Amino acid sequence: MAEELIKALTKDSYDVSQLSEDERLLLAEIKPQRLHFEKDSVVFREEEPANYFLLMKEGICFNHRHLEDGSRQVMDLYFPGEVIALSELPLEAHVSGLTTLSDAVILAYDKAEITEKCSRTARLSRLFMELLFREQAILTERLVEVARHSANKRVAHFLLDINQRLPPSTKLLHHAGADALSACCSPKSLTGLSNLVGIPQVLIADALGLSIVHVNRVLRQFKEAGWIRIRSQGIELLDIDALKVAAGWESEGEARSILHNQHGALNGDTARSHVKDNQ
Amino acid sequence: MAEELIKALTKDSYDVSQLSEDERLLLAEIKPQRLHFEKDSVVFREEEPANYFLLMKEGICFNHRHLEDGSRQVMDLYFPGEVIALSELPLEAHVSGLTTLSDAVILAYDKAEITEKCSRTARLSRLFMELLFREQAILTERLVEVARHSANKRVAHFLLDINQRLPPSTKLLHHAGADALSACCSPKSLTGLSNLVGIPQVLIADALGLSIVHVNRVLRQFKEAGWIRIRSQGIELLDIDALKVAAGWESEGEARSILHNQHGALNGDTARSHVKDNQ
DNA sequence: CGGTTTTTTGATGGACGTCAACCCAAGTGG
DNA sequence: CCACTTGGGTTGACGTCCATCAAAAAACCG
Repeated sequence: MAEELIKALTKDSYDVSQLSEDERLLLAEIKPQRLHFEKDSVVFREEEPANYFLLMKEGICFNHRHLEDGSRQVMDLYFPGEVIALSELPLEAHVSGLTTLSDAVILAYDKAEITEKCSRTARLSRLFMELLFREQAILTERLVEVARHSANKRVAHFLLDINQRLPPSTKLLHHAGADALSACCSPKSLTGLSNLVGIPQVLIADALGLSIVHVNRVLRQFKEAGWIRIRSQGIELLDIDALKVAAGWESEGEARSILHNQHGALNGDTARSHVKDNQ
Repeated sequence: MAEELIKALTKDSYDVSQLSEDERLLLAEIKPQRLHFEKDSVVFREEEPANYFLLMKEGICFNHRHLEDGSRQVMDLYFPGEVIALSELPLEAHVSGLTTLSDAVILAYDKAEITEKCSRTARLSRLFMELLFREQAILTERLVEVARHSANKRVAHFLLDINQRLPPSTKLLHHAGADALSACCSPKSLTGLSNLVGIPQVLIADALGLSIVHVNRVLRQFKEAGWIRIRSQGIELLDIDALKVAAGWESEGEARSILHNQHGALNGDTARSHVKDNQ
């Protein structure tokens, strides 16, 4: 029953993908509650006590924070199989609210139980660490993203990111089944056709820190370029490659191979090279 | 000898501040290398193999990434007692470079040794988790910060943040000893006088994703308002309260008390309240 | 003291927010 | 079946913030 958890924790993990039999047994003891929500319902609010470790089972939701000025910052979206608001796990109370974007099923594990199990086996907590590290990497990426890139790039990046994380089942919502599949599965990601479920534009705006008006403008540009199509409450990606170019995607992440091996001081050299490689 | 590590790991930690005797012994076995660097030297570069867990002992340094367009993103600054680039711990190679801003001493722990020790005791890895969670919280804060706030706010925030993390010893660089101390130690942070060591403006710009020209303009505004004074290669904070107002500081972080307890669905209620609390 | 960075300042333009409409689809109640 | 509402999306006019370009001034470094 807790296979869900194991799957989530080991999802494309680097190397720690298999647990010992002991650990499997430990985990299997944890029974989650299975919670159903309808579209647009509030799972929890900011400042509310946080007692559960949450795992997205079906549907989509997002967490958000309200700022002093009344605006809203969308922190992240969550898709099936993803851990929800991991960074709030150790907190007594939530610092962000969680709202569903569609009908959804969420698995709720008792937090105390989890941490108890964790402290029992070092291996398990290392899995969590793994997860944390991955989250951090993503956050860092997003930070750079938001700090440096234009609205166009941000929106393109956002669309691609969402599209990538969107599970195939959800993608096939409309027609275009084969195309969507090939577009998402082929490593070369040929210009395909895929679909985003009802993500309102205001959400994109709040996620990227842009005004809804400007998001709309950008989307219109994309539409006129033939890269996307806009349906009621949803965006269809038509030309993924073009979007990748617009986003400056450069197959980031995995492609950081170790190329120029001029070493810094830690690896031998002691050059006093000033920090002027930029521009 | 590894007391340094313990101190860093437990620094204002929530509750896991003390280790068992066993764990202390385990840690004490890890002997760091003590590395000395002079100002503006490169500790490591991007893409370089990452073999050490680094702890700032003396001085200041920062890590940074080079973007496609040739510009530089400063990821974070590190002050004495802080763990360096924690998020890169599990990575084979660094994704950011590290450069010193002043003469510096860095403690380097063998990574393999650390992780080995970690997997031996669950408690120790929980400490690391603690650290990771804290980093995440900070990153999240920064994300919101960068996404939503004006240059003025960002700069003000940056100055305050740095000022807070700057250890007293470094602050006393010039004169103004007593004032600096009271300004940093008193909880009410009365309008005081403190000092930032040689942080070039270009670094602020690269950290905040602003142009150096604009950073300079903002600083000039602050100067003309009498909030800061600019010395060669350094900025002195004169009116911290005014800066806090400018930054929209609102004593963030700790002050998030649990106030309005209207519960979301997870805590009983099942209201279908739409997501329209903003604006 | 010249060369090299940093800081400072001005002028100009583009990107993006704000305001204010209008459109359109989906209810909702009569 | 139709008026009315309601919430999102769409569009234009306009202003602000901030990047860019360019160049002077100041600080630094041998």
